[in-house]
Amino acid sequence: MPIPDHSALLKEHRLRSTQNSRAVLRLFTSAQRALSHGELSASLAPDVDRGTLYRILHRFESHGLVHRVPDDEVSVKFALCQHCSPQTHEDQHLHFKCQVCGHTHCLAQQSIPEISLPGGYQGQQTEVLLRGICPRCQVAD
Amino acid sequence: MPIPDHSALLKEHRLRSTQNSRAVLRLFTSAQRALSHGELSASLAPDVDRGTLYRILHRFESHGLVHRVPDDEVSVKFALCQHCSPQTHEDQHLHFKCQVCGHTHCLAQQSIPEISLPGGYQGQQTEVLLRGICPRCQVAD
DNA sequence: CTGTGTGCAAACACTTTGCAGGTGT
DNA sequence: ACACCTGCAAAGTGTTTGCACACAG
Repeated sequence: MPIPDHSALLKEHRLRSTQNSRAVLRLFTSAQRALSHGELSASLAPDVDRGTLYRILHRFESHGLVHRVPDDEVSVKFALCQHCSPQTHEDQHLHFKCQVCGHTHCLAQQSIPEISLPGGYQGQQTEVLLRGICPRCQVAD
Repeated sequence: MPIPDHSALLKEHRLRSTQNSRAVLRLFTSAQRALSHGELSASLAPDVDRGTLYRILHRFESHGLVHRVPDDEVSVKFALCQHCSPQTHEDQHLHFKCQVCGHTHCLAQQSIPEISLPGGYQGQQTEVLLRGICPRCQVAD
């Protein structure tokens, strides 16, 4: 994969290319996993204000650059959208959360199965969260 | 379904049957959906202390009476375990979150599909969150 | 009686927001 | 120039915890 042009990616999504937004985007592309506000903030502090970081994340989300990943912990996580253009927002997500290291990865390759719903329920989007142990943490056993 | 004997259910799970714990359990069984601390607290206030309610939820969770439901909002939700005994904790969950009313329901009838993981990943549990519109909110359209 | 559960209150963590000033286009 | 973005700081909301007392078994 070529080194992503963060500035161009931001512009594609109708976002301004600022020092902060590029820094946040850089963390997402290098981490390749879902990150919480706290994780991002720890990497960026004290350069980026907490409140500003929340606004950046919301902005990224509303412009289709990242999506929100439900988490069973206190805070929510965000992950870079992989197959979403600003126009066609991919709505099927598959995530793997390692019970050892706590990291959540997007598994873009796996396909999401069809699930039949009871009468009356109208499905729009399927989100799958697999829990288990990631390759790195199995080695550590 | 017979009226659940909350007191007995608590004892099965090695929990004491107190006024508070019965009240919380009553809310879960009557709501039949995932509830957040805030929702429970609103129904119980000012009878049950906030901190106590958090402890009750954690106690219920660790004793296999409720499970934690990942949510994409600020706070976490909890739902009554349906097919879990204190011994055999059922680890497959399917949830439906309505985008209109925001309620999350457990769909116990639907089966969880098998998902093949990339090499190195060891799966332990699958959680599925379907988003869409629930029967009640479709009628309201 | 003994261990568990509770209320109160303080502390901590997470998130949102108003405003004045700075920056990208 | 203008709209957008940022830092600061305050406030709002969610969560945890210590302690003394109350209650269930």
